[in-house]
Amino acid sequence: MPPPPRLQLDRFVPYRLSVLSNLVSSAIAGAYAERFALTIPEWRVIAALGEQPGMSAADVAARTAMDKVAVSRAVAALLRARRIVRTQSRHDRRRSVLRLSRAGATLYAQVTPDVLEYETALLATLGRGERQALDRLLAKLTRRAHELSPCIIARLAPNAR
Amino acid sequence: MPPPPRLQLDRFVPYRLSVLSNLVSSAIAGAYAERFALTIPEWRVIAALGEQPGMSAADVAARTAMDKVAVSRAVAALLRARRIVRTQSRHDRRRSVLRLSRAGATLYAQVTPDVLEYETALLATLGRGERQALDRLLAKLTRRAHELSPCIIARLAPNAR
DNA sequence: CTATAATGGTTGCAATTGTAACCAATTGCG
DNA sequence: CGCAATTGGTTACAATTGCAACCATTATAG
Repeated sequence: MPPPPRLQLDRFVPYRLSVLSNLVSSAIAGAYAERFALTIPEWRVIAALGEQPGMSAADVAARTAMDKVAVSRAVAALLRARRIVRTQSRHDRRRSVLRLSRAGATLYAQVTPDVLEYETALLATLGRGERQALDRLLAKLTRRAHELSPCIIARLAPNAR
Repeated sequence: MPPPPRLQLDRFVPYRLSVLSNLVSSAIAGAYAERFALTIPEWRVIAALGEQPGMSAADVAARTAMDKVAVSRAVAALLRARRIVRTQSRHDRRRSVLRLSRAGATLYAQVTPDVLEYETALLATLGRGERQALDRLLAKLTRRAHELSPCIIARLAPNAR
């Protein structure tokens, strides 16, 4: 019997990705959570609508890779706080049409520079070539992960409904 | 007044990292969650102890970047399931000494090949140079994120206790 | 030596989250 | 048309999680 393949956490890419992503996300959350009483899902909705106003909740979910329940709850909280406004689509009365309110736009304008600044600081130690490599690697790996995830589930849990 | 800097989610590295990491983590969780009734924190503890037996709960927390409460709960569940065993340190009666049980070691040996295989598949589209670049970028960014996170908190919430 | 601080670990409680079920509106198809 | 299937969105409930407080043990300062 061959020796079992060895798993070393520090060299295991999924683990390293997770650590990095958590570090970065929590640092960024620090840039708005306390100051503006904004949760991570709420900020994601704000960011999506700031970039592209008029989307429905489903659009936001697709855009931000959030669960639709999470979007629904974040939207409810943002409506309560009057940070977004909601109207109904003319053509499909199920679809909502979401936009930042005046207050929401102000918030967006206040938070955006900080998170961009964080990104700049994070990437500051990388050279031009490294940044390009990072961009390319993120794109490739994300595409690959999308291709792979259904396969894994199918192979390992063939009887899942 | 200069135009506000624009935030585009698809080009925003922290956001892309988060999406990628979530995709990868949930794909991997699929490799053991259902088959072995193992949660993500439990698997992390198993992986840490499989790699380096005899660590205390605090060691595991440091090693896996998990919260100590999460480790405590995962350890409790694993003890209940007899997948690990716990003894006490001779020199410091607070510290536990954790090891995989026979069953835990078997589990580890069953899951490890699958997660390694997933990693291999994920990286399969990358060339040799790209893999080196990825390794280097993960290391650099993680180090940088560690440096940065206290600063951000200090700067943006100077009155945090 | 003693008081205080720090560390390892657990528990209680509240907040967050995920899953599934659900309602309403729309689409597709016989 | 009319009925099943789909889509947008919300809600209920359970499971997970995070925070703070806590106990026991060990280290440190005076």
